[in-house]
Amino acid sequence: MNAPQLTKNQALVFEVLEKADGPLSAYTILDKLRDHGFRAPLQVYRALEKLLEYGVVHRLESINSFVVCAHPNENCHSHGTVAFAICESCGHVMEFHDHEVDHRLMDWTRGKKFKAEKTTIEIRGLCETCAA
Amino acid sequence: MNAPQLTKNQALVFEVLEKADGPLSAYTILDKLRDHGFRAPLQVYRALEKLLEYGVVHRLESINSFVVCAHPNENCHSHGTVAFAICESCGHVMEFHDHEVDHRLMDWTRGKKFKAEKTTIEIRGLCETCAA
DNA sequence: TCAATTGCGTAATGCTATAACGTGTGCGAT
DNA sequence: ATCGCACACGTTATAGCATTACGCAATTGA
Repeated sequence: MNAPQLTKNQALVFEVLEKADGPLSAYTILDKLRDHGFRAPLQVYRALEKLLEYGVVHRLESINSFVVCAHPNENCHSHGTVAFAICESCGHVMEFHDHEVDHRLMDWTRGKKFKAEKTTIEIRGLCETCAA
Repeated sequence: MNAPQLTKNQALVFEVLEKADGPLSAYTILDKLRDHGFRAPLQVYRALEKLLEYGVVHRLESINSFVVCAHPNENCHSHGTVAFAICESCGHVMEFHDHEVDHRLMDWTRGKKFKAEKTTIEIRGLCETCAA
């Protein structure tokens, strides 16, 4: 799924996330866009839904937040499962991919005949700076 | 962290989860315990907090639900990271552990000097039965 | 005895997400 | 051309998840 031209709302939401240098909740995004005419959560959620679909934004399940994909131009969906390390102190997020992990998880699902649709890997803790 | 004697509320919540054969949300648990005098979400959340701490219950971040640990008597916290496969059709959850995955993620965090506190691995999809 | 800890109960609130309705616009098929 | 469809959008209301703040009671241990 590649990203077509974004609509106005999608572009606004994306821009806010891009500038944020950290994950944002839908309601935080909403607040940042009130000046641009946003009035309801649904406007944000609808835009996010598409951005997630296009693979340019990721959702962090463990903190109910959203973050731009670390791979600006490539299609993130082709990298296999995305993993995140989330600093609980500064909020910074590192995105990475590990094919060996993917492979192990795929082996397991295959063994169980489980049809995986979406895999979440999120490590919460402290980044180097904050742990020091 | 091993589980001491559970308090009344903790035992009630645990029992409900144990009988459930699938993950339950905190509010579902609350509803099931109204007859036993539960009246507020906090009663459930407080019990869950302890049960999570004792390692006898897990939280599924991606579906905001809770499930009993698949290892009745051992201390789950000693198995390394827990992974879950969650069927989006029937709601059934399989818990598993993969040391190789743990190892790969630990390698990554060590390389980044990231101090991991809690790792979430959740695979959503369809179980063998539901996929057929 | 006093202070600290822990569990509990209640009320209120806050945060996250979706349902249900209707509007307008672009576009292809007839 | 116009009808039907898909899609984005706007608004209101509601559902679902989680925590804050307050106070009380029992337990423990200095």
